[in-house]
Amino acid sequence: MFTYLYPYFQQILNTMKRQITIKDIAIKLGLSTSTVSRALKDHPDISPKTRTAVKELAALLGYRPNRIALNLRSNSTRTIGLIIPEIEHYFFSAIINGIEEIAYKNDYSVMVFQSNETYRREVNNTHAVLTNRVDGVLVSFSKETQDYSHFMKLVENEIPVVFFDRVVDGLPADQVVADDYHGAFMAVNHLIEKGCKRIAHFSAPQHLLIGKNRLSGYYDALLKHNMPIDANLVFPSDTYDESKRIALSVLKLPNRPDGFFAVNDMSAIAIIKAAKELNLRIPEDIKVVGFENSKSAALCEPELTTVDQFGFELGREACLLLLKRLKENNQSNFKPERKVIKMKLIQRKST
Amino acid sequence: MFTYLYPYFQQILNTMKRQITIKDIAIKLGLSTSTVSRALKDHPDISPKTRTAVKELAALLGYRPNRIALNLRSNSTRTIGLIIPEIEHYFFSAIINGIEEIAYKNDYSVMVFQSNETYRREVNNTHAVLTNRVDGVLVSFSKETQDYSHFMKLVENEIPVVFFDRVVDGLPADQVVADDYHGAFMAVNHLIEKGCKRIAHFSAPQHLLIGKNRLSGYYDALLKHNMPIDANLVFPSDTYDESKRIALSVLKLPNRPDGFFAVNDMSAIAIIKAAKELNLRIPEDIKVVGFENSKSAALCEPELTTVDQFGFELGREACLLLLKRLKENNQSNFKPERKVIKMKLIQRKST
DNA sequence: AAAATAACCGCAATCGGTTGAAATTTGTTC
DNA sequence: GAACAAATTTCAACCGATTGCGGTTATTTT
Repeated sequence: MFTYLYPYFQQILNTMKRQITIKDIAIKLGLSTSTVSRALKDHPDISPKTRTAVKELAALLGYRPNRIALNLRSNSTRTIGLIIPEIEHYFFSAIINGIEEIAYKNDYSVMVFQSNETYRREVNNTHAVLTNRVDGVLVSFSKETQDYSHFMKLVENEIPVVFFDRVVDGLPADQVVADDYHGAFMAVNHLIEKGCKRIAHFSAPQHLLIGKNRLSGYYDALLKHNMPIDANLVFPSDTYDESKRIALSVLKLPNRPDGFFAVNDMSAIAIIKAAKELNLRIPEDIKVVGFENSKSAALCEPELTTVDQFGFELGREACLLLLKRLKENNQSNFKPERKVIKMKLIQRKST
Repeated sequence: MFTYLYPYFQQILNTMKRQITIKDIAIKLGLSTSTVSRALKDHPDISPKTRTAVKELAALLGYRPNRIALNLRSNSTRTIGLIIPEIEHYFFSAIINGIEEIAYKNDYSVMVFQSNETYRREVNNTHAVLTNRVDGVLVSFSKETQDYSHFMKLVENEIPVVFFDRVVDGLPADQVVADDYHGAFMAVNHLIEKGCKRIAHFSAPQHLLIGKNRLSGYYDALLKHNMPIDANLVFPSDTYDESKRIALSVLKLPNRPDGFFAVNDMSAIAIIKAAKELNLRIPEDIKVVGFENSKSAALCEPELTTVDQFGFELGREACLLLLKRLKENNQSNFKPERKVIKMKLIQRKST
């Protein structure tokens, strides 16, 4: 069944050496560990002769410093913790990509913890990052989270926290957010300019800022064009199934909306699917705008007009901000910072 | 701009205490650190009185053991490293989800490293997991990787490795793979039963087993039905853009294929898009089967028939296998294990 | 009352590396 | 060749916890 690229791997496994340490080098050269340590980092006290001797032997033996020992001494791990609702969402995986990119370039490692959109697990995740002694934490709340004391524990333990995308005001931590208000405004404004007279909004939970801000953008775009505001046209729904169900009933109403602004692409696509089932034409009968610019948005039929959230950029910026905090150490007069990522309307066939 | 949920957070920040240690407790109670340590873990030597005293103070002060110190002493980190091509692919994010699930349940943490499909970065990732002293590593190769010595370094350092999805035979490590051969066979068999006479295959790189096995499945399904094999109908292409380009040219040929089996959903959807641009009807004129069962597969038009790879399951199994290896320690007579994940044909409108 | 036995607790080494201060070797000068 | 300075190297403490072993009480046995 197996044909071995490394035929004698059993031999390899038998000769496995434990990781060699600075002590091994010291003994072999008849030096002290301190000398070896200093030699390896070009300390001026060490004579060139011993320095090269140490370095050569280290290279020969394949020495690599034990990061754990360094961690213990320096009380830092060069690791950042990431607490995120669900990895499988395109938006979040794009964010992770951006985070990992920056972390990699700065020689940090990323530990990933999923909350699965539950408060309980999110609390456990904060414990996990604490016991793992990460240097800093990046967080996007779960939908359930309405109490934030578990994050305060991180702050109290001197662990810098940067919240991204799903944030609330009032926590002593930095934020990186998309310009949800403006994105929503652009989306709805676009629908109006395309001739929509009655625009519905499928919204995110209102205890999250992203929910509030997108709703505000929706309202303000209507106001700008002197259009009536109808609270009955706002439906809290941000999943595919829920949105499809709602869309199917809403589209059967006599005065059905002719425009839809959905809080994410999955909801928008659900609306499109529902419309098609009811034999409504898109964009002739109804127009739809999504929010995210996921891969599916470009693939669905008709292609979805949407607002690009630049998840990759958002992840990058969040990580950069965290690294900046890790470099400074005057937490004494900390002022939280907020970084806003600009968004862009991607116009396609659904409007 | 900010309104504070925790209005006096400046005060909180100023009173930040460094993580309290076992020593703090020992001093406060006039005990030695060893006694405190033993008390905390219910060692029989310690009297109930001091034990409860220690535990109460520990709880009061919010003591949590310093994992780094434990790591140093135990020479293990309860961390597993994950080296993966690209997080943004739905299949891989589903796998991470499965891995994290199992790791979480077993109190392990996951460090994620992306190779971005490059050999160079993958080598760097192996260095990163080494310096981070993870207990074990889960790997899916980059497309570029054809030399595997960097992984041998992990094995030599006594770090168990489990390869998943993208594997090669002959490495002294476990494997968890999808049943690519059978999945491909099912897909092509399905196309034939639906009446296709000339079936093209968009394939993965042939140095990866997934590429080879899916191609074999394709061939064997044709053979089973006594259909001719035409090497010109196999196109190495596993990205959206490349597949669209190829599909556009192939579909213009006089003897164009009437069935397509693509190595992943993105390629399959590209073929559908190309067909539509050329005003070909699906499934009447051509039929398409994908491989992955991503979210987009259910959303595209017509909905894509595809083979579900069960990424979540695959991630779970890979992680379980690694944890099993971590528990045993008789690497002396190590025999690599291979776990195969069954796949399932998901029949939809594209065939 | 002396000795044996529990019951409790502390000392010190350890994990692998860093670093200030002390000690040793080497070189220079008179 | 002694005295002193400079160059090199070692000592020992430290980071935070664990643990074998030895030590100190209190309790029981003879």
